[in-house]
Amino acid sequence: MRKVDPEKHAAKRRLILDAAIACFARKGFHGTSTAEICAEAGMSPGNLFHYFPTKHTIIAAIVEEERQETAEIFRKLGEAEDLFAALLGFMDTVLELAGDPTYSSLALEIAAEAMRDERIGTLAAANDAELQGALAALLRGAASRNQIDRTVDAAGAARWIAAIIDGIFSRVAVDPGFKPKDEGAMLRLLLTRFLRPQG
Amino acid sequence: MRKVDPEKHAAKRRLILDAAIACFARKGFHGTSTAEICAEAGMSPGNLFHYFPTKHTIIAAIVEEERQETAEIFRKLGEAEDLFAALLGFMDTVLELAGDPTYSSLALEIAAEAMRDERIGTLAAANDAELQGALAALLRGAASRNQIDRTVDAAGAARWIAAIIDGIFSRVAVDPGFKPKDEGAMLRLLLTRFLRPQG
DNA sequence: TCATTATTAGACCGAACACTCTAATTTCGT
DNA sequence: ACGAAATTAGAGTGTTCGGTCTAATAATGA
Repeated sequence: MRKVDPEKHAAKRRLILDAAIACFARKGFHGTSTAEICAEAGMSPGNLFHYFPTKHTIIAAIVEEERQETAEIFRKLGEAEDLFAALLGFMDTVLELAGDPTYSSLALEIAAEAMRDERIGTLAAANDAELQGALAALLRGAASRNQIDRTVDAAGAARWIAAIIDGIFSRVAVDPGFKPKDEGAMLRLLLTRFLRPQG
Repeated sequence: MRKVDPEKHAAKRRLILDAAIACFARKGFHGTSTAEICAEAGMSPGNLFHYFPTKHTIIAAIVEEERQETAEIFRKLGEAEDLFAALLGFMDTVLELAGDPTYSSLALEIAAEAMRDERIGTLAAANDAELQGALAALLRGAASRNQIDRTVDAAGAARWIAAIIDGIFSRVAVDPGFKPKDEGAMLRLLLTRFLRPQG
């Protein structure tokens, strides 16, 4: 009786996912063929479809992976002392991610696909809810320590910070002069003025 | 000798463009077939391709049309007395546009396509440059009248306002709880705190 | 070793794609 | 009314798509 080796199986899936991410970032979900993913991953279609039954499940797996990554980032953030500084730190990592065109492309692609495909839309909404929840918790903590303005609604502000994050990824696509690395100062100014306790 | 009637010609093009916009918003540029556009416009492929030689030219025409629309909005805005109020008014119309899912879909689709297709990327960058230029001019005017903080760099702030605009359209895709109509107050708060003269 | 199951390759499939072609019809200056 | 140009229809083109199938090979427990 042979059994599946879960480690090898997972490694193969990751290989396919990485290949797919590279292709999708270059050409979009509907612009890349499964054959291209096969070529990038160095395997035959028979092999690829052994690990993912349809192209859609590959896309869904990528969106799901995205969620785990942001959750991971927040896990490290919650323990900070100055929670407003933690927020600014998080936004710095967002700018760093935006510096990677693959990541920006993928973020935009997912948002666009969310409007077309309800299944992806649901996944993306779940990711976003998690992000907003984490941001709101951070803001509530900061407010209770008087690190930010207590009169601002945390959930509402979290929503707009999420909008700014989305906006950063769109910038990369549409504004060739936008260099994420150079924008940290202005972003901090914006957030500080928006959130700091009003004198 | 018969000549082309430019009015009829333009009307036919607009009919096709409107049909294409409806399809693209539903299924994306690469997800809709030319046959679908034909069906939506109620014409044969022979007819459609008489007016647009390729699918790509249809997409490009739509992006170009987008530019003219934003230019038109700004034309009405420049004459205002209170330029910061004019900016807030512009952002209200953005929220209004974001309430139309067709418009939001299209905006996201264009951004995503800009990362993939260099020709669309160039067009989108031109649109964005025009938007940022108009915003920066507005901000400079407001600064010179002390309606906003004079120490903030106009071009830099314009870039981040553009990011927020992009973010609004992404919100619609990814956050089912985001109702553009209800977000005016928080957006005004954000912009006011960011830009108003610091005491 | 051997039976069994996991894994792999790649030829292959029907459907759908963007677009072309030919021919018919409409339009309008004369 | 006539003829040339503009417009239209829709069947047809070669290609590419996502995905299947068959069969060969590799790995493992007994």
